[in-house]
Amino acid sequence: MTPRLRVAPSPTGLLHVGTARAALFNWLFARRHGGVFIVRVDDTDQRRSTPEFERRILEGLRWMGIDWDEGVEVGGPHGNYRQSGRFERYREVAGLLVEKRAAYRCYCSPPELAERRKQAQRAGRPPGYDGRCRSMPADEDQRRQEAGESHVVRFALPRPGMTVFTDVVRGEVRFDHQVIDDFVILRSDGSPTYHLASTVDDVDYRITHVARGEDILPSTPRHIQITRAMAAPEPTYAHLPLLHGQDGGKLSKRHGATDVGEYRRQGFLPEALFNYLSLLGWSIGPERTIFSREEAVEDFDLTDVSSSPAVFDPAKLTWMNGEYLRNHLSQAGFAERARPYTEEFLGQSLPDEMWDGCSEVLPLVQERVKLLSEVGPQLAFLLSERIEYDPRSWKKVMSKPGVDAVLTGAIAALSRVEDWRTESVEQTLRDLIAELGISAGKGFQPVRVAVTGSSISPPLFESLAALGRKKALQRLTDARSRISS
RNA sequence: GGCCCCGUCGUCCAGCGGCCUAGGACGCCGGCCUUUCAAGCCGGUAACGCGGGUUCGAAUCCCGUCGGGGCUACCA
Repeated sequence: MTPRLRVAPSPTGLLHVGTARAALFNWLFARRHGGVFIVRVDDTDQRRSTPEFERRILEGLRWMGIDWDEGVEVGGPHGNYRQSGRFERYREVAGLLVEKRAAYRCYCSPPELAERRKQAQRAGRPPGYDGRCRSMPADEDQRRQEAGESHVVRFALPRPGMTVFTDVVRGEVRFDHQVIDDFVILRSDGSPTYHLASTVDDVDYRITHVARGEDILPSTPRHIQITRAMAAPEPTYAHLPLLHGQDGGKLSKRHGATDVGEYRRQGFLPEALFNYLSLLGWSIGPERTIFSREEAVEDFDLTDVSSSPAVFDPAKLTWMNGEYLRNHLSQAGFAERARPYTEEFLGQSLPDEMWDGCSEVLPLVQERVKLLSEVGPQLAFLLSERIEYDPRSWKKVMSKPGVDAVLTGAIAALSRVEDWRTESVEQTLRDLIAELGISAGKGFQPVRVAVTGSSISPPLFESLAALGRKKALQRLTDARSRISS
């Protein structure tokens, strides 16, 4: 049987890295086993769902290199793959379940429920629904329904009972029905709850493997019971370990960026995020950290997924991104990816000839950045007419004695250079410090700050060469006059 | 509180009864290289939560305990 997997984000927020990781594992499994990967949008919560969130979630998935064979936007045999378009179907199933007495109408009002919950808690009983309407005589139910009384539909969990299933990552798991109440499947406004909609979709779409976060492990017996009541085959479940923040809690905004788009904006490569996320709860094998999508597909299996939670570590992601930037991207590839970030930083689009003017220093920048967003700041001295002096650099380097002489010497020497190239500039400046009898550090740092505005920059001679003689001399002159004033 | 899940360096992962005086990666610390910053190279730091079993032998199996997390809605 062809495996069919899905990820079902709710468009009530941006693409969370936890959702992205779940999507990734489902995708990897589907690709590994020649299965079908589906993206479905769980938008039953119409209050909080928006098309904009949906758009950005799908964009994020695509950006990460996760594609889908069936689902929202790409289509397939099951409509538009949005739950909002299937309410009739959910109501139909709920009706069927009521007919089979696997579900029942409940007329208890929210205030009543709240009151009874409070009482139960005080008395030390479980706070869930007490099942009052489950035993309502048929004629009363009919009368109240016909009278148009507000009601929900609850699932009638088999009692006494127990749901036992084998989770791929956790082994056998069992839940006694005593601790699960008769949960709502259809709200009073006729909309389905997550439990119903998700289960019906998994059944209708013939999902074979449900891999999702461990946070819904306690809901799984409900889904299994609905599935059984529908007389449908049960999918295999795999509950993925949760992603935690540094403080050990479920990963959330307070731990920093949680949405994939934010990582994109910060200049992470999708390949790096993909690689990093796949390593959270899974391993491709001993001694391997960096690997391609294809290699992951070749090796992945849900049975190898670990069952303990993983802390999301931005520092390691950042390291890995640097690794990808310098070792897994050609110079041209790097230039192409860096350009939009650089333009964003400068607040303007760059003419080709200007961007091409960076071609010599760009490879040097490539080996020293960890994020694409760092490229702009490193290149600003080349791309902006005016430079801004970093105050700390200025103070550290330019306020030292002898700087004036160095700059004066550099101006004089460099203005005599006819053939303005990296090598000639280097030779000239090396001759200069020899002549002045000063160290490289003492001689080169003032020139660096004068020309780039910062004590941290790409290599000096290449930078000077790329800047051009005229601009270089101009900046040295400007800096010198700034010192004396 | 109840139910469920989890427990190897600070973090991610390897280990699935002897190959472990526990391995790799990130981080951190030190050194080399060096015009800055990186990168690179070399070295170091650091863990099987605890207590009982089972076994000739346990990080690996069992039980307990402690600790962490999740769920406990007409959210998903």
